[in-house]
Amino acid sequence: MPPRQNRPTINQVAAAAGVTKSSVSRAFTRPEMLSEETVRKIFAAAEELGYVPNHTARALSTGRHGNIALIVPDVANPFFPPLIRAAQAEADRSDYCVFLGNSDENPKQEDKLIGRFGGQVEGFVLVSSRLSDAQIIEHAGRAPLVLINRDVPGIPRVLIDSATGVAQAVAHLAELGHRKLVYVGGPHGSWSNKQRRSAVRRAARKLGLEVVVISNEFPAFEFGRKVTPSVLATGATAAIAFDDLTAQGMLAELAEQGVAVPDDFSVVGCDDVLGAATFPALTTVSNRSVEAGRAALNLLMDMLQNQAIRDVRYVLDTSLVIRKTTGPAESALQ
Amino acid sequence: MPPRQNRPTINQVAAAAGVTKSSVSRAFTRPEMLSEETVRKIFAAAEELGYVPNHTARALSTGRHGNIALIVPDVANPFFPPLIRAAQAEADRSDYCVFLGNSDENPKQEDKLIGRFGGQVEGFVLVSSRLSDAQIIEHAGRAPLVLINRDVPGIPRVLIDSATGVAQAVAHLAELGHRKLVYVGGPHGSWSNKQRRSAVRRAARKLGLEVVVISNEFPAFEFGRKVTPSVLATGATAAIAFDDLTAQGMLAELAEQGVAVPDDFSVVGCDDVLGAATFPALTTVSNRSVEAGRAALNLLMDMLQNQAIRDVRYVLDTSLVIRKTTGPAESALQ
DNA sequence: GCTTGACATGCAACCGGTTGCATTAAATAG
DNA sequence: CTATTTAATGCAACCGGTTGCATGTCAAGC
Repeated sequence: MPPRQNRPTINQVAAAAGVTKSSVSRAFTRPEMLSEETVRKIFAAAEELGYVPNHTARALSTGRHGNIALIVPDVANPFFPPLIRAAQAEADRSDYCVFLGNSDENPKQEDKLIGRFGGQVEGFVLVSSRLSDAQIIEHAGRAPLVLINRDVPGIPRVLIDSATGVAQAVAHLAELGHRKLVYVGGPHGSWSNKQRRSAVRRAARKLGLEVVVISNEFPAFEFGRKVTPSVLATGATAAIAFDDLTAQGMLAELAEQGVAVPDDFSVVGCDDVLGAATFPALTTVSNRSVEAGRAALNLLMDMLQNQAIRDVRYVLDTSLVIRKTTGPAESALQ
Repeated sequence: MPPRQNRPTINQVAAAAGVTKSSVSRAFTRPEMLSEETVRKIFAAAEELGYVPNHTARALSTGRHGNIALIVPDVANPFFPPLIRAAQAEADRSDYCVFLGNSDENPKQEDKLIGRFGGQVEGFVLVSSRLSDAQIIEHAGRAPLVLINRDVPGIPRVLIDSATGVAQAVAHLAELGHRKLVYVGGPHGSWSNKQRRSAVRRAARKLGLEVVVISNEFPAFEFGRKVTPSVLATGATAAIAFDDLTAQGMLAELAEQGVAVPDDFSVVGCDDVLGAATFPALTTVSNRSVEAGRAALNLLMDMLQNQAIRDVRYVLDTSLVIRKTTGPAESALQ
């Protein structure tokens, strides 16, 4: 095993190049201050020794770490990975490293993570944060912070407006003749959930449909299955789920129970994370998480450059993607 | 906006508590060295001022950053998120922060990321690394490093042995009467791909089946669609895909072309990332990525404790999950 | 030929902690 | 009651860079 952990320091390079460490430091940060020859000499010595500036030491004296933190409720929820990837790529373009945190839908955990990261990051992106407004405002006061899918006035935020798509979904179901539908909700603290729920209610009221709301905490396939009997028990003929995973779980349970989709019952998902991979292919609301990740990172980078914090509210709207899980109400269960 | 960035330092706490900074430092790191009363005094002062130790400064003097880096080829590939989540949770238990890197299946990018992270992490986990053995060995010499799904002797590694499951898949197809099958490959540098390919070949030889191998670089739904015509052109009656995503793409394209699965053609995936969500539900090889993530992190934590590096080769084996995309060859296309 | 700048480099303090050793006070031993 | 431990705390160097200011050099300006 080769020797480990003894990277050369600025002092060794300085000695090798016959200059002081100030010059070495400048050669790497502001070479225009030095004569070309000195810079050349220093680079040669650095190369020779395999010198790489120590990130930590630099961060300590400059206060700039070149790191940001991205916190999501659940990495394994397919909504997030594309967003994470987009954010990551964007950070990379500015030579930033990304800490990833998984809050497990838990405000305590989220707070703990922010504390752990704080002090080694220049800024935060909180996705679908489960923290209270007050907590978010407090953290935003300590470090640049951008929200995704959380609407706190004064804090820069990127919102995927699923309300537009959800309203279209309700209209679509109304057109198909459905009169009563269930909204199968998501996590309590979720802004997206509130937004979707109220969009369903609003659209339904306008169109004269009846709505029943059923809640749950951890959006996932399994929950979709468990909740299905209560959904059917309402006597509704269609359901709009908080997300595709929940919808998928419902689809599986409906199939199990011999309820045909869309003939007997219509299902609409949200976020289009499964594409056309379910059977029947899921009617759902489109998702713009990649753009959201990118936009949030740009916003954050912007804040890090000119530390003026503008009250940005960047909204991405969505639309209904009609596939095969919605059909006429005539034939549906009554 | 509240004042930003002026966190109290150890000196201010020291002044407030009427002690020196050494004592404050010790109160947080080795309180047993101090009298109970002093510790109490210091904690009170720290609490009062809202003091939090500066991670960066601490890392600089101790060399321990409390960070690790996890690098994957593609965050958005559904194989990885559960693994990431498991690794994350495990890191969390030891109060470690996780940098996430996305190499885009690109060795250059992977190398760049390792460089960027190096110096602020104590160790690396490389998942399905696309680097050369030599590069991996070099990096492993500089910092503790654990591999997942990459088999380099001398480097601690966790391997998901899909060979067992793949062999079962071939046997299953043989039993169904198939005589010729296609292996639809994955990325060139991928250990898993090599392993699966040779497992297919070996099992096929043993059972007297004919195998055609078709390759691709970026495993994904789209590729699965694109490759399907060439797969059909071989005249084979079944295919085993490098991963579920590729298989899913094939399923979509087969449906499009009116080829019935499993009546006309059988498809087997690998990694079971989609569960039963495809239609028909995909026959695939089980996946143990959660355990792999957990195991890799435990290994790494172990290496960080007692820096002895043992040559660990931890193998998790897999099995075939039979669902609905495989059927008898009799009725298949000829 | 002496002053004035501009430019290149060095000096030393600083970022915010940690830690080996020295110092002091209190406790125990002889 | 003095000698010796032992426990608690302080001192100062160190981790590896960055940066404001001082210094020195050389060329142009008058």
